[in-house]
Amino acid sequence: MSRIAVIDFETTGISPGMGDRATEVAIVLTERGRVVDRFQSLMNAGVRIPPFITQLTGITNAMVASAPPAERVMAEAARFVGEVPMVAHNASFDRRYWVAELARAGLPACQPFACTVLLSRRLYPEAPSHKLGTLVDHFQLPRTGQAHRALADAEMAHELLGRIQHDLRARHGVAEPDHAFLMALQACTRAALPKFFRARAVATT
DNA sequence: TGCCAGGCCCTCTTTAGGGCCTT
Repeated sequence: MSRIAVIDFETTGISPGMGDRATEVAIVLTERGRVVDRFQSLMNAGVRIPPFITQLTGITNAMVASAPPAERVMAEAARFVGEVPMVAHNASFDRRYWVAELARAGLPACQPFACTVLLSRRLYPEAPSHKLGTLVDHFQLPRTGQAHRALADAEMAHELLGRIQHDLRARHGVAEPDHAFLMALQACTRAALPKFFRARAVATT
């Protein structure tokens, strides 16, 4: 069963190690490229949201004040994901918050993360940039909801992942670009990509 | 109010520096 969970966090800043906390999490659960379930929740971590972040995301202190505690939301998110491998746009960022917030809830984080930034850098060096919104516009992918809200960004990352998997099949003859393949691809240097595809691709003609 | 990190990647590199990407 080829399941992938696409995750996005909204947070109070860029560094959980410096005290920043998550304010919202969204997860789009996919199976063979199709959305089969969604999880989304604001969370109250008991910290103030800087005005810049409210301006960026639209998430206010009042909104998180009435949200469930972060530990409860993360426990629900962990149950929702289970052992399904994950994908995020700039996964090193979301993975740090996934690990940090689960640790605060006393829960392990064992899921592997693939990254659509790394993958798009490998596959689309001609793209004007590798920001999520820019890639969505570049490929004319659908937008749903407000950018910089967790569910809308997770949906966009899912659409980008679908485009990546489509191109791997159509352009590179990869029969099944599953999560394990994505992890191998993102670990490959650009210079080694031709050899990588020759070794792994399955002819589709 | 403004600032912070970390990993990746490129090059005018490798005994380094700076840009990208996330909030």
